[in-house]
Amino acid sequence: MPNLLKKKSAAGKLMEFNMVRHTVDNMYHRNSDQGERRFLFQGQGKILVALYQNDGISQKELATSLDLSAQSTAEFVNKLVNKGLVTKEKSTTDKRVSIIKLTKSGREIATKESEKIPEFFDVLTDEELDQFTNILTKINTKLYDEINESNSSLFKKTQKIVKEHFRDWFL
Amino acid sequence: MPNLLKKKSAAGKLMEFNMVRHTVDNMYHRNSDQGERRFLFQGQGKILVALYQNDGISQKELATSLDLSAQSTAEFVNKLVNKGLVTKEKSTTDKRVSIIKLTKSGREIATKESEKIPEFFDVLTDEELDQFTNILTKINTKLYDEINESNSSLFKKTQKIVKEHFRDWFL
DNA sequence: TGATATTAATCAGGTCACCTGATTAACTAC
DNA sequence: GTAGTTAATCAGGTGACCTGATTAATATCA
Repeated sequence: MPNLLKKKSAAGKLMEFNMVRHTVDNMYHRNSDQGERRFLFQGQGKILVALYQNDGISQKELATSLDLSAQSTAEFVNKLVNKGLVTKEKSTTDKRVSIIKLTKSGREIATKESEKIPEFFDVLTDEELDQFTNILTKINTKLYDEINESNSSLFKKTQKIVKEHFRDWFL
Repeated sequence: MPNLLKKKSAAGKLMEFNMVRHTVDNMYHRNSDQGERRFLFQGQGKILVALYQNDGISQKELATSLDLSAQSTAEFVNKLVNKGLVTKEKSTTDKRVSIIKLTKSGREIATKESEKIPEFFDVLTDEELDQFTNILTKINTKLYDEINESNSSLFKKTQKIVKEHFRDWFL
């Protein structure tokens, strides 16, 4: 068990990081209407990035793999259709299902968003980047354990989506 | 400028961390109705924690220091009043202003929430905790610079709130 | 085969964190 | 004392979610 004070400093720094980053996100969010960093993990962005990794799947599959309700998924998909970023068409083999595909501009946005590397990493040295990566690997493992203990099917979904989502990032 | 691949790994790990943590948060959020980790940075929780550091201030001061609109602030405060966590009373010296105070149970919740250290730090060694703290210090500095460049009054507010918020964490 | 599930999607309606715009009541300044 | 400010409120809106009820299409089994 690590030193409590060190733990406290680290926890404080992480909270501070979250707060400050949140502030920066909102700044971008308010000043322009592009460039949101939480984009990838929520709502419409989540859908777009999932399609970027796996295009032309059904709305149901989207919902399942993103652990969203069917209704929320429908809502986000419809918003994206209205924005011209995805298309929705009925499957011919099973008329209940809708197949969702990225349009060209949807793909462009997804590409841009999912390849963004935050600038703040520029202030770190190679050694620090390695340390950071190692530390987060350990923390993430712990978090996966937590998920697995409380809900193993959610655990599997999370692993799957992370695997797909990040396959270009860790090589 | 650090190595691009290392930067990419670090960025990927951070994204993964955010996703997984988000998943864990939602898990807690759905299974019980306590114990949300984002609590401290959003909505009603933000208000509570701000009051914990600085009780009995006006609604306007709350809004300013948290960089929230007056309307949002009013909304959160009213919700907290309904839950019995804060009180709102008209100032006697200036009848326009409302003074907001924590109730006993509001203070209890704020205390509990703002002293929480995430369990996942237990998997790190003392050395790793130091590394993590150092790295985040550098990153945070960079983020502050970004804020400062684009909006220096927001920068000041952010620094102030961080200072108050975290005065017990970094000693 | 036809009645009975089950499934994919939708509609209606709700919560929470925000926001902008318009309005009111109280205070300040000239 | 009339003309600004200011603190707060009301009304209404968005985005990310959710639950419950309903519909239409497919699957299943007697």
